[in-house]
Amino acid sequence: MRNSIAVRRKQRQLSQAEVAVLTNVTRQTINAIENDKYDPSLTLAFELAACLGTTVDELFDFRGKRE
Amino acid sequence: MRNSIAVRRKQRQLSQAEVAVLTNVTRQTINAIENDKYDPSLTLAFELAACLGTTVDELFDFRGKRE
DNA sequence: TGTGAATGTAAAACATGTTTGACAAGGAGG
DNA sequence: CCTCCTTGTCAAACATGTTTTACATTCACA
Repeated sequence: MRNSIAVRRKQRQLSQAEVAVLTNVTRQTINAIENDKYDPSLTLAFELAACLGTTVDELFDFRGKRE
Repeated sequence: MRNSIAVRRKQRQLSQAEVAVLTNVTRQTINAIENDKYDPSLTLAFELAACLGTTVDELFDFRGKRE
């Protein structure tokens, strides 16, 4: 699922590694999610939203997603 | 993570089985999530919110959750 | 009574998310 | 040039979410 993590992260001048620490996951996890390798867990989604000063609904772009 | 799925589901007079069909998962999955056995995936969280006419942020009760 | 609808639960298999450790490449600045 | 920081990536192990099959309980109601 697409998201605006990279954009918002850069606006706040944070590295992937810093966001990782703030959200209690590894840098690889943040990198994978920014590059759409997989979706975060619901908990991580909430932590990311909090960390980037937004909401889950705004941070992630859910499109009915019929594949 | 706590949520208001059961309440909102009943307001709409839907059974767990009906919500399951609407969100493309099994009845057991809906039951487990309502009873806090585990958290849904981010995708399922969005589908549940859509199905129940609300948002992910309103449907789930995220509390910084330090355990 | 008894039948069907709704819910709770459980184990095994399977799918997806996360960590660990490691390596490569680009840019900024000494 | 050298070094550090940042980002991308990969494979194996591990953790969590989901399905399948199956059974038990309760409630409403014929």
